[in-house]
Amino acid sequence: MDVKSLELEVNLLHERVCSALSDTTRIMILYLLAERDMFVNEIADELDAPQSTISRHLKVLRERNLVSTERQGTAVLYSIVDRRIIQSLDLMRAILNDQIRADAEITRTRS
Amino acid sequence: MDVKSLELEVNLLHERVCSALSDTTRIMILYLLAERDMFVNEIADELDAPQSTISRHLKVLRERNLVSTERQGTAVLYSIVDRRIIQSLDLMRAILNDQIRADAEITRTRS
DNA sequence: TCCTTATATGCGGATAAACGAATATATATT
DNA sequence: AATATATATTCGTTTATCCGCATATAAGGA
Repeated sequence: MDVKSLELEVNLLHERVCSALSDTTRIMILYLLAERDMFVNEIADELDAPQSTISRHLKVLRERNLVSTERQGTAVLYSIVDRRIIQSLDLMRAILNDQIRADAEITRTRS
Repeated sequence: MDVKSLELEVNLLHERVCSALSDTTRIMILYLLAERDMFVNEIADELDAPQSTISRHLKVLRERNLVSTERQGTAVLYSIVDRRIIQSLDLMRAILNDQIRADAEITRTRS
């Protein structure tokens, strides 16, 4: 794949997926929804954040098709669309944990 | 895992990994380095970007231990540290491609 | 219809991130 | 020491993003 084609695809990747992960609260929302479907105010309670903040983050995730909604009366239930986004985050967590382990090892053996 | 512990880990995850992926140019750099180790000005040439821009992005990746360096004379060779970052990006690309395919299918069958 | 609950959004302000030009630093060569 | 090459950093500016308050919208119940 040449650089120009890759650039087109990476632009989309960034716009539609990666940019959604560039905020701690949005990552937290994804992990909460990985456990179970939740209503907006349930998420806001769990994360101890204003409802408007959570709604705004949910909008970002919704626009990118990372979460879907189902209205139930006056409430809206959110859920994960594609669990591979969690796999992807977990891979990064694994990288991070290995980094931390390696750092600790360096500190330990430097005596 | 309780929400507080998860929050601590997710903060680190965001700071040290995800935030590195929140820019198209940095993602491009990672994909270029996935192909082969490269010098700064090789990357700048490939991406048709000013050298200062590339250096600054490389600094972000370096600070997060996602790339490593080896000086060769006056030049510095950059390489990927942990290829799982590419796996993680590829997973997101797969999600994106399935989204696009699904959108196309909806458009096709709406006749 | 009026009120309540749940969610979404408009707004202004604050913060952070990106940019390229210019300059500084580091290494190698003469 | 002087010069050349490669990379890193400083600077001021621009652009994007996040925040919470206040308000708007949507659905259900009295």
